[in-house]
Amino acid sequence: MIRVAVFEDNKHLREVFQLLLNNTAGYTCAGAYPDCSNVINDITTSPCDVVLMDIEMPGMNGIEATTLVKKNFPELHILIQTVFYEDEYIFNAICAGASGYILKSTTPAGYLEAISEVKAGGSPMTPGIARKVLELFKTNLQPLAPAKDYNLTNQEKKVLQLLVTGKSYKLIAADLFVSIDTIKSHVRNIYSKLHVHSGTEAVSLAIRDKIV
Amino acid sequence: MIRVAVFEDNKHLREVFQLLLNNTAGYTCAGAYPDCSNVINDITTSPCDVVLMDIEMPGMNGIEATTLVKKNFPELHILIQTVFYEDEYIFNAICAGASGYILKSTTPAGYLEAISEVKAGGSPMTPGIARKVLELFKTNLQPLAPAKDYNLTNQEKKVLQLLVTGKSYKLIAADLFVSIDTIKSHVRNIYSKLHVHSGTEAVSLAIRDKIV
DNA sequence: ATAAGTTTCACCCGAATTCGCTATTTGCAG
DNA sequence: CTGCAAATAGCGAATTCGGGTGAAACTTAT
Repeated sequence: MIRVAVFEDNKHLREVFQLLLNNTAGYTCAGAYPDCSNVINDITTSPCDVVLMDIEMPGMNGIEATTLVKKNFPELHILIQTVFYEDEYIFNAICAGASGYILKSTTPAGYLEAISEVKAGGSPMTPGIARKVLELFKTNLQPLAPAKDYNLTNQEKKVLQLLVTGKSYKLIAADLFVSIDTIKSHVRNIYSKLHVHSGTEAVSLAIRDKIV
Repeated sequence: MIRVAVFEDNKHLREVFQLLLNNTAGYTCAGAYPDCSNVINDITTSPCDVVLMDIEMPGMNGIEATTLVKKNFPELHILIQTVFYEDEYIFNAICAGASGYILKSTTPAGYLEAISEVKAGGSPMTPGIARKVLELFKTNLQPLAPAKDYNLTNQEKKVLQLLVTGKSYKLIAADLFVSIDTIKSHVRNIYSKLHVHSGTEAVSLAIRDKIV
C-alpha cells in the first residue's frame, strides 16, 4: 500500500487524485492539501511514502516546498507534476531533490505508474522532460568521467585526502598516528604514481581526476 | 514508419529485434549489424531514423560509436540499450549524445514505445537510470552556485591559477615576468584572503569553491 | 615457505615555502 | 593634488618539502 500526499491548489484536480488513489488497489491518499503553508505539519500528522507536488500554488511554490520537505524527510519521494516545461523549473526541481517530474498531460494510469516507480527508487520522467534533463546535463557538465585508480594503496589514499585538506606532513602524521618520515615516504610514492612533483599538483589532480 | 538500425552483437537478440520491428505496424528494421566496424557506412547505405545501440560489442563499443554517429548524423536519435547500470556508462552515453538509455530488461512493447519516444524528440529512460542521472546531475552541479569572489585582484587570480597547475614560485614568476619575491607577496595576500595557510589548501579551495 | 607488496621508520641535504616587515611605483578616485 | 589600493620588489628566518638511500615488520599470494 503506497500512501500518497497530494499538494495541488486546483480543487477539482485535487479531488480527482484523491478519488483515483483511494479507489485503486495498492494506493491510498494520505492527505490532499490546496497549498504548502503547513506542509511539514501535514506530513508529520499524516505520514506518507510519496508526495505528489504541484509547482504553481499560492504561497509557497512546489519547488520551495520540495526543498523544505527533503530537509525534514530526506527519505520521502517527491514527484513533481506540473504544466511547466521550462528548463529552469526542471533544473530547480532536481536540485531541490525531486525524485520524478511528470507533466499534467499524463494519464491517470501514468500517474499511478509514476508513483509506483518513485516508490521503487526510480525517477519517472515524461520523455520530453528527460530530454531536457539530458540537454541540461550535457551543457552544464563537460568534464568528469575518468575516475582513474592510479593504484594507490589505502594508506596512500588517506594521506592524499589529508593532503587535499591542506594539512602539513606533520599534521597528517599526527592524524594517522605515524611518524613524519612515514608520511614523506607515502607522499613520495603518491607523487610517483600520480606522476607529479608537488603537493599542489597532486591536490589538483586528485580533485579533478579522482573522487577525493 | 520509423526506420530503425540495430547494432547488437548477440545474434539471437539481433534477430529478435529485427523480427519485432518488421512485424509491427509503423516500424521497420533498416538494418541489423553485429558490430560497429562500418557503422557510418552502414547508416549511409541504409538510412534510418533511430539507432538502437548496444554498449558491449566487439571492437568499437556502443558509446564510441554513438559519438561517431552523432558527429556524422547529428539529427539521428540514438537509443542505448544495455545491461550496464554503472554511472560511468550512463554519464558517457549522455555525453556522447545518446537520446535515451534503456535496460535490456525492458519488454518488447517497452522497446517499441521507447523507439517512438526518441523519434518524437523525447528521451525515454528506465526509471532507475533516470534516478542515476538525477543523482549525477545533483552531485556534479554544485559548483555553479557558489563562485565566490574572495576579492582577489587580477594578478592574484593569475598566480592562484598557476599555483593550481602545480607550478613552483619560480616558474610562476617566469610566466608572469616578475621576480620570485613578487610571487611570494601575492601568495601571502592570497592566503590571507582565502584564510588558508598552505598551497595545497589554497588549491583545494580554489578548485572547489571557484572557477579556476 | 618464498616472493611480492604494503606500511612503517630513519637520516641527510638542498631547494622551496611560509611569514613578517619594509618599500617603491603606478593608476585611479575623491 | 592627495590618498589609497594594487603590483612590484627585497630581506631574513623558521619551517616545510622533495628526493636519495636504506631497511625492518607485516600481509598476502603463490
